[in-house]
Amino acid sequence: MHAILARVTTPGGEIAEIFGHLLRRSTRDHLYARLTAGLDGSLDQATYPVISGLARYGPRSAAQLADDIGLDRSVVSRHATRLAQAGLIERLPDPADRRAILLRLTGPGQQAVRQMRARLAAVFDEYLATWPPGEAARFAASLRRLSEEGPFLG
Amino acid sequence: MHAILARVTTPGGEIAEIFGHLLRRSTRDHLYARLTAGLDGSLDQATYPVISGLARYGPRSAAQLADDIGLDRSVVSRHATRLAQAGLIERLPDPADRRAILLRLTGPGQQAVRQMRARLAAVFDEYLATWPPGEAARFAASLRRLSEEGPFLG
DNA sequence: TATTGTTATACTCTATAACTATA
DNA sequence: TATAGTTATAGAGTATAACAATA
Repeated sequence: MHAILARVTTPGGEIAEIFGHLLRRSTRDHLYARLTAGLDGSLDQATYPVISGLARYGPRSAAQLADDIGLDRSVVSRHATRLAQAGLIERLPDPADRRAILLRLTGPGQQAVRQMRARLAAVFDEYLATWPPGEAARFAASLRRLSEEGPFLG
Repeated sequence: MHAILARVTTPGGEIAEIFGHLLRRSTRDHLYARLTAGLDGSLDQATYPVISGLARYGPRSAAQLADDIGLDRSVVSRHATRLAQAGLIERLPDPADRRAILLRLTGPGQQAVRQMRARLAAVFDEYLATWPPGEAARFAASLRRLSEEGPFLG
C-alpha cells in the first residue's frame, strides 16, 4: 500500500529528485575519480575546486579564492600547499598588499586543468552524440540558465 | 596572459563545468539546509539519502539499501538508528531471513519525506515559471534521460 | 562458508580559533 | 581595528575491520 511514495511529477519535482541523486556521495566520488584518474596525486575531490577556481577566476589570494569557491581560507591554504608541492600552482607576493599571497597556476597546473576539463567534456559529448540534433545544446543552455539564476544554485 | 583558462565550449564542456559547480560543498549544504529547515533534527544531509531511499524503493534491509544508495551498510545502520529514535522509520524482522531487519517508513516518516519533496519541488517550480512555456518540461525530460543513461550518473 | 546488523576504529575533509604580519 | 596567511584543534561523515547470529 504505502511502501513507496509517489513522486512529485511537476518539472520542479523531477529536477529536484534528480539533483538529489547527483549530489549523492557515490555519484560525486565516481565523477571525481574519473576526472583525476592517472593525473598527479595531489589532484582529487578536495583540491579540484581550488585549482579549478584559479583556472576560472585567475590568480587570487587564498581569502579571495575561498570566498569564490565557498570554502574557508584555512582549507584553501592547506590545499594550496599540496598543489604547490606538486608544482601545479605557485605562491607569489601580491604587489598591491604585502599581507596577501597570490596563488597562480604554473604551466603544468594549466595543463592539468586542461586535461581534466577536456576529459570530462569528452565523456559527456560522446554520450550526448546519441541525442537528437540540437537537444544537447538546448539542454546545456537551460542548465546554465538554471545554475546562474535558479534557487540556491547561483 | 593565460591568467584564465578558456572553457570547453561544447555542450558536454558546458554541462561538465556546471556539474562541477553543483557538486561544490557549499551548494550541497545550501540545498540540504533548505530541504530540511524546520523539520525533525534527525533529518540532515547524512540521513536524507537513507529516508529518501526507503521512500523511493520501499522497505529494505540495511544491506540492500546501502547498495541502492551507495553507502556502506554500517553507515546506513547508524543513520537508521537516528531516524528510528526520531520515530521516522521503524525496524521490523524480515520474515524471509532472520538475519535481516527491514527498515520501513512510519507515518511521520512518510509525511516528512512528502514535505521535503514538496518543498524542494515548489522552490524549483516557482523559479521555472519564469521560463518560456514548455522549456522546463523539456529540460526536466533531458535531465532525467541524462541521469539514467549518461556517464557515471546512472 | 557467506551474509546480516552492529559497533569500534581510523581516515578524510571542513570549520573554528588562535597566532603573527601587514593595512 | 581589520584582514592576510597559516597552523592546531575539533567536528561531521564515511569506510574498514571485527564481532555474534543466521543462511
